[in-house]
Amino acid sequence: MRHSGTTLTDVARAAGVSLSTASLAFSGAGPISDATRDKVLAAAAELGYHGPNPVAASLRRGRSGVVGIVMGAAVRRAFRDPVSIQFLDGIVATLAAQGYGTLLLSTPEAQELPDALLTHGAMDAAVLTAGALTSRRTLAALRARGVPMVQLGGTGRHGPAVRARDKQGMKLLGEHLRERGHERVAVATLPWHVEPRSGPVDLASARRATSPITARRLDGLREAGIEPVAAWECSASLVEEGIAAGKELLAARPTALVGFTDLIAAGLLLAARDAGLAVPADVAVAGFDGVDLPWLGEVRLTTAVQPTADIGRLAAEAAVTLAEGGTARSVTVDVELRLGTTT
Amino acid sequence: MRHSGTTLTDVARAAGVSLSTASLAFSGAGPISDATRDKVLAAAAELGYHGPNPVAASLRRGRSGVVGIVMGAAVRRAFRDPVSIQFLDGIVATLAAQGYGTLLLSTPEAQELPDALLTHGAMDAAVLTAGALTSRRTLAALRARGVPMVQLGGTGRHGPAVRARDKQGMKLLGEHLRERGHERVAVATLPWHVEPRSGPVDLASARRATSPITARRLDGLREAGIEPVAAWECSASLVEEGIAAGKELLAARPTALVGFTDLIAAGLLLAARDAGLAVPADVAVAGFDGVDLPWLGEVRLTTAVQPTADIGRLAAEAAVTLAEGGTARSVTVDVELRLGTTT
DNA sequence: CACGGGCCGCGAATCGATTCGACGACCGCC
DNA sequence: GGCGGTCGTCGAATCGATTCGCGGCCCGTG
Repeated sequence: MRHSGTTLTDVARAAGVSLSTASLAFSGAGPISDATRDKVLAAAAELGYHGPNPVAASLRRGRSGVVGIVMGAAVRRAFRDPVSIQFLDGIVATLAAQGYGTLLLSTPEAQELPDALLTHGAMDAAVLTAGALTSRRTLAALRARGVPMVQLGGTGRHGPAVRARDKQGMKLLGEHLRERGHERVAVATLPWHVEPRSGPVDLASARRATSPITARRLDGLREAGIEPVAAWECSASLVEEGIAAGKELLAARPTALVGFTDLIAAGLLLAARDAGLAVPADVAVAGFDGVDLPWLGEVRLTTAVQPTADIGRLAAEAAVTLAEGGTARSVTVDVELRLGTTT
Repeated sequence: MRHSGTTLTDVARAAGVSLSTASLAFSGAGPISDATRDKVLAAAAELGYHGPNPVAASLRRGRSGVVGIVMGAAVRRAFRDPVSIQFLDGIVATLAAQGYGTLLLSTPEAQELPDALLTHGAMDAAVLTAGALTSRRTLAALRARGVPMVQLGGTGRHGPAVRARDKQGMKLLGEHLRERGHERVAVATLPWHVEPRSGPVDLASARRATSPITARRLDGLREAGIEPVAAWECSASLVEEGIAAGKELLAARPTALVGFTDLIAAGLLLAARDAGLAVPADVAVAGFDGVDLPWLGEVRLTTAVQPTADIGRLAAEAAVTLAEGGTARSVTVDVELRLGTTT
């Protein structure tokens, strides 16, 4: 963006027209004769001018054609989790198709650093990702700027939310397990609170999880009439965490293992195999998300499938609507049970 | 970005100072007394003003604090491949740490649509990703705008390139296999040409691959003195492709299978297991990239490890340097052999 | 031939800041 | 007490476009 040299003024001069006419030739917003347009475009080509400076246009228009994705401090985590990647994927693809750019923003670690958002947050709308326990400062800044926000999997407090029916999904899964006659179910959950940790959870005495996803998924199981015989908190959605959880949970002699994500469930499955148990004969395994796990080979995990691509798309569409001055409502999408070979 | 209402002018008026002084209070670039600054900041807080409008600042400064990542038409692909995700991860994290935002750009499918780049490409530098056979128009636009470019894994034709020593990596891998006494090596490659396909490759008659990565990796194997007994082209870096390739390649009775990526190699491994072959006793398997494959369980894949995080970081650093007017040189990073349990 | 209406091109204001030279006040020193 | 030097503040120009109202010209019509 350093001074590219030729500006629209130069082009106008070269074409022998006024600045305003030259602008019209590019934007097409207004009456202009073909002859004049061609003249301007020819002059532009001559000078190597490739269209109006986006920054200047944004300033004047008051819109930048960019939607920000606010990832909080969790950039790295977001890129390691297949589900958030699928969200991102859906968002970026949809935005691109609508002619919008995507600005990835993370709140810097150091609190007092100039927030990137404040420095170059030229966006027409923002998508707040779930993992990001977005800082109050960030939210305040966005709000003050008048940037409309869409929340991914959140509460909808800061704007319309797009989320999956987590509870319903887990309920379906739980009912399925009960139908199969499983009474002793052990769960490997996602983190319960802001500070993630790995370790056992005593369900009888535990306070309700403050992390909404964990709370909702557990609620779903319970609504299906399942009270887990053992629970293990995984600090993240990782196969390794699932393996570790599985090793511990199997001590409770469960007939079914439920992972709060497919990666965790895959870990549970590997742990069960390692322990010499046959799946599903000796122990059933189920997950949540519906991510692709081609490496399980012939085995297909029973899981509650979130339509991740749709969620991303819906979030992007809502963001675009808001960016263009419209209004959008929260959407909750259904989660579907996909029966595999593990239950 | 729709008119947020309060501007720096309002703040200045409320604080009883001039516009220029108010600007100084925020930018800190220039002499200003503490008292005045506090007065301005207080007035700003009062009015709910959260810092200067980034677009206006960008226009004036001539820099936007944003680095674009150009993904060509391959957005979706980029989000499905763990290696490019790791690149992205490294880039985004580094840029964020330096106070830069990251703009994800994809050339739209439809050729004649207004290129997002042209419409809102407010960036100080761009990183061209490898997969993206970036359209000439995009390149021309960037060049004309004077946006400096860094190439990821490219040829360095459009700017400094950051790449891995692919050939050396494959050579190390090949030498390792030869030391182990493997003479019959079969390979599952990445796509050879712009148009990816899945299918057998007749190495004897095949033209050199036009895809640089494929060509360089194959060269590496050959430099190690390995002339594959069979080759299969995979259309993408996917486990499924590797499985399919494995099924076919095993017909040639190889003693070792080399996948051009770890995902492909993982597929080869699964295919070998499926065929009832023990790894590495009956057939050895090796890959390239060094991605995390926790689901292989105890098995660790022998592979040539690219320092993906470093590559991302270096690309981002080069981009920042260029953005700030400096110059950067191409960097080629070493690939390391990591011995696993599969050879 | 005169008048009304389109069509097109032009001027000028504006978006919201940054930045630099100029200027005023205040201090200290001789 | 006067003068030079700082420190801080202010004005004004500028970044590169968009947009809207105005007006000239040409054509058709009465």
